[in-house]
Amino acid sequence: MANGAVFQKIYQIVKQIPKGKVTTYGQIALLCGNPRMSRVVGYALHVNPEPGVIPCHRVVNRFGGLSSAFAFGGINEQRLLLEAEGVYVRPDETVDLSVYFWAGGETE
DNA sequence: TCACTGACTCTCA
DNA sequence: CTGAGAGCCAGTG
Repeated sequence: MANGAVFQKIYQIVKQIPKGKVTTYGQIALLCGNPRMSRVVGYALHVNPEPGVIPCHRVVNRFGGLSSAFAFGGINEQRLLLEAEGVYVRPDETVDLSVYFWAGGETE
């Protein structure tokens, strides 16, 4: 039952996202080794075993749009957290990936 | 063990 | 150009 080898990897990557930066599910999936794992990435954050430790609010879809089902308290909290870190979030709950996109590896 | 679900992504009409 | 559908992987029931 799900040792969560991939999940653990996803969690580790998400925790490596520097403050004021965001990344996409597809990017995380790519870092895990499979670009098609994007769905699994979302599911991994969905279970979110350690909220507060795993900055799910820094994870968005490929368009930069925030997720609908958030584990911290709601899309509203996610937007506030991003703005608090210096990330400008549009009224549509979308961030500028051209500025805040994190490719991974380059932690602060 | 098998089948279904899912916070995504891509391609075709 | 816009909309809808199928595909993919891993985890849970």
